Amino acid sequence: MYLRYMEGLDESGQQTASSDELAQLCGTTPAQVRKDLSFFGSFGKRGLGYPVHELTEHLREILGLGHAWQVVIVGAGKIGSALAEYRGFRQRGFEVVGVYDKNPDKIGLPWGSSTVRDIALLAEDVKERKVDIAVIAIPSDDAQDVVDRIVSAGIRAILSFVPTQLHTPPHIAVKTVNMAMELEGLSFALTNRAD
Amino acid sequence: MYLRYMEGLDESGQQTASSDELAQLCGTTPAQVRKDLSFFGSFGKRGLGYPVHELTEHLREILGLGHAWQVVIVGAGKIGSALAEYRGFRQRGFEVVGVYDKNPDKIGLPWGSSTVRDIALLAEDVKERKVDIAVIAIPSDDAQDVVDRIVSAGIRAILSFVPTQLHTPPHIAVKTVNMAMELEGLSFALTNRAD
DNA sequence: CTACCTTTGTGAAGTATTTCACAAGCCCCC
DNA sequence: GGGGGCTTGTGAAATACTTCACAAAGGTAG
Repeated sequence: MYLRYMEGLDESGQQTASSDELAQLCGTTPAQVRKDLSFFGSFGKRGLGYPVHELTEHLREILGLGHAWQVVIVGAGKIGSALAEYRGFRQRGFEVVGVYDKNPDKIGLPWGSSTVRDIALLAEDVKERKVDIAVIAIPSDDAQDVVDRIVSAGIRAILSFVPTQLHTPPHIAVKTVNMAMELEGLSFALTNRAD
Repeated sequence: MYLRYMEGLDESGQQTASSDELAQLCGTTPAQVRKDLSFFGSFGKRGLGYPVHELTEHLREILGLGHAWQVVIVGAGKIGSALAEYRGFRQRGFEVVGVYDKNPDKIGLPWGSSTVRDIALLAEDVKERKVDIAVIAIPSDDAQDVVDRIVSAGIRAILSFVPTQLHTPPHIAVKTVNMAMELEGLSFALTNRAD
C-alpha cells in the first residue's frame, strides 16, 4: 500500500513525504506508518520526512519487485480473461506467460498471441520456462486437483479466486480473493450499522 | 467463511459439526471457532457440536443475508463484465440491477437484458429503485468522482476494485479488492521465504 | 440412575499489534 | 554558529486478538 502511494507521489515530483502525509493517504496513523517502515530500516530524515523516490525504490526491493515474475492463469473463463488483460499486472512486473484450462472445449482456443493449453501440460511447460506464480480462477470442485498439479509442477505461489479453503504444503504461498465474502461483509455492515 | 463451509456440510446432509471439524475445514483452530461463534450467541450443544442446518440459518441471519441486496456495477470494462456475469453473486442473494459507465462510447451498449447507463443518471435511478451496494471497477483517476456520486445518491456500501484509497464519509461501508497488491504479497513471500 | 466420554462456552494467560510520547536529529534562518 | 521548529525512530503503555484449560452440559450405555 505504501508503495502504491509513494509511486504516485514520485510521479507527481514530490521530493519528501512525512509519516503524517502518508498516513492520510493510506487511511492510517502516522505512528503506524513509522513503525511499519522502521521494521525494514531507517528510511526517513528527522525534521524532513521520507525521501519519496528513494523510499519507493526501497519498497520495491523489499517486496521483491526488482525483476519480472512469470505468471500463469488457470481457468479460461470470464474472470481469467479479465485478469489476463488486466494492465495493472504487466505494469507492475507480472508477466502472463500462459493460460490453462481443464475443459476440452476451451483448450486450443486462441488467447492473445497464444492459445489456451491443457492443464495436464503445465508440469512439462514449467520445465521449459520458469513459472513463479499461478492464478486460479476455476470452479471450486476442480480447485484442489488443479492446486495439486500446480504444486507438483514446482510453482510456489498461488493467487486464488476460488471460494474454498485450499490444502497446500506449508512452503507454498497462497493468497485468496473472495468477492462473495467481501459482499457478505458489506451486507453485515449494512445490517448492523448504527443508525 | 464459516457460512461457506456450513452450507457445504448442510448440503451433504451432515447433522452436526464440532469446532474441531470446522477448524480443520477453515484452516484455523477449534478455540478460534468457538470464540468467534460465541460472540454472536451460544449455538452449540456440549458433547455434540454445532447443529449444521440451524447454525447455517443463524449465520445467514447475522450476515444480513435474509433478503436480496440490490447491486449496481460501475465500470463496463472487462472486470465489470466478469463481475456482472459471476453466478456467485445472484446465488448468494446479490442482484445486479444496473451497469453504469462514464465513457460515452460505452453508454448505451447492450448489457444482458438492459444497457449500460450514464453514471450521471445514477442518482435519479436510485430514487426509483432502491440500490444497496455499488461495485466499482473503473480507472483510479475516475474513482473519487464516481464515489462522490454514489455517496450523494444515497448508496451506503461500496465494493471497490480500484487500487487507491477512497475518501468516504464514515457511515459508508467500503471493501477493497486489490489484485496487484495480492500479487505483490506473493512476490514478497517468494523473495523472503526461508529456503 | 450413574459413570464416563465428548464437546461447548468462557475467564484467564499469553501474544501480537497499535498508539503514545519523547529524545534525537535535521534543516533553516538569523 | 546557535536557537527554534519539525519529524523521525522507538521503548513503553495500551489495546486487541488468540490460545489455554477447565467447569458445565449433553449423550449414552450398562
